[in-house]
Amino acid sequence: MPRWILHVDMDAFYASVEELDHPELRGKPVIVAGPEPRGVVATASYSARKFGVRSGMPTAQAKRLCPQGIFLPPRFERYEEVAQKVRAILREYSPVLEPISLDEAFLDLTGTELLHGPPEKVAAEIHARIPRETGLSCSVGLGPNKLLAKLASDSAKPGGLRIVRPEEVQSFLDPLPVEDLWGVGPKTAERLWEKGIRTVRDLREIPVGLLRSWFGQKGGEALWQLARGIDESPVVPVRAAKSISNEVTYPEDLFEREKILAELRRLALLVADRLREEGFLAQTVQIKVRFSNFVTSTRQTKLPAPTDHPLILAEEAVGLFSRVGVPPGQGIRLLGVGLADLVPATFRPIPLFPDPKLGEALWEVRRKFGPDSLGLGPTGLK
DNA sequence: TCTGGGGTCCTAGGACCC
DNA sequence: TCTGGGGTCCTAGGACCC
Repeated sequence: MPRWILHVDMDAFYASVEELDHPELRGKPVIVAGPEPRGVVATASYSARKFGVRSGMPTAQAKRLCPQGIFLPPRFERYEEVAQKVRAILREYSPVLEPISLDEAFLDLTGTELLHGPPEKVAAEIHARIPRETGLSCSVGLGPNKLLAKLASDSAKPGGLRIVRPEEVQSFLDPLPVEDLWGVGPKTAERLWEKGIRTVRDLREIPVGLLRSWFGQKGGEALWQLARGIDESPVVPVRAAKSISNEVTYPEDLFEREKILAELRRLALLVADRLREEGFLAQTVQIKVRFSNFVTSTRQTKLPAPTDHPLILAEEAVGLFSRVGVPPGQGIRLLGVGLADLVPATFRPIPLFPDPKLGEALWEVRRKFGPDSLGLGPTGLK
């Protein structure tokens, strides 16, 4: 059955929300960015983009390009509020809404025609309502699948509406550069360019067998389908989290082992809090370590049973660090702790540790006598 | 110019088992 | 006496997305 998928992309979202809340900033080069020395730009207003400022660029570089820029720290709670307003508008037209981030969402309009009229009309209505009701500009794309809807809204930026009908798919795609395709990042683009493939039309001429030999079975197939605008992936309203993590880049590199371990404990307790708030247990603990030279190592371990016990998670994280070889002379610029293999806490397979003192005692014993002295078995303490 | 933070998915190699 | 083949699990790294 043919589908109609809509993609909404809020223009320069964080910067636009700042301009909405501070009207005196309107039209100025507003740049929402993390602090120097190691922060990067989250969003630059179109006025700032004229100076060459882009998302992901170091804040220090943005300041050199645009010294008169108005640099603001992000206020995610506020952006979340506005995002909820936009989502509420979208939900009026279909329950099948998939938020991609605060500023982007897919909406499946297939089969909503009897209720709301033709999808083309709905797209125009949404495109008009969002600025009217939120004060913010958005770009809207409508197409037969997510890939086309997304590319359509990209081509309409900023502030436009673009509809790609099934019969227009190939003529719409063909002139686009390959790096515009979803899943073609810098590395893949580079490899394609080396082979003389620059546009989707070029890519479409390559036999699938050759693509498979270059990019592997899955990668090759994916490129072959992308070039033809084929994308069967569904709009998924609620995605269960598969992992959660907290990581920090430090303003100055860390060198002292005690400081590093203390940070790992702190980060572990932060993710553990989120784990518990969201009602999950985790069975895998991961750490991430980035050295001064930007080389990154990860280590992970699978626990005998899922848990949300902060002390267990913290000590696992600390233990993993001993398996990381820090190259001589290298400091540490980033540390991260992640939790994966999440299961809902309602299926808690073992007795809870309700008493923090028990957690303390457990931790003490493990610290003194080693990780084998006392741990978690499938049915509790062992 | 030195490169955030939060995620997802894929690959490849080794261990282990039958 | 140097000899297999498949399946699954686990780990580390990498590409990619917003």
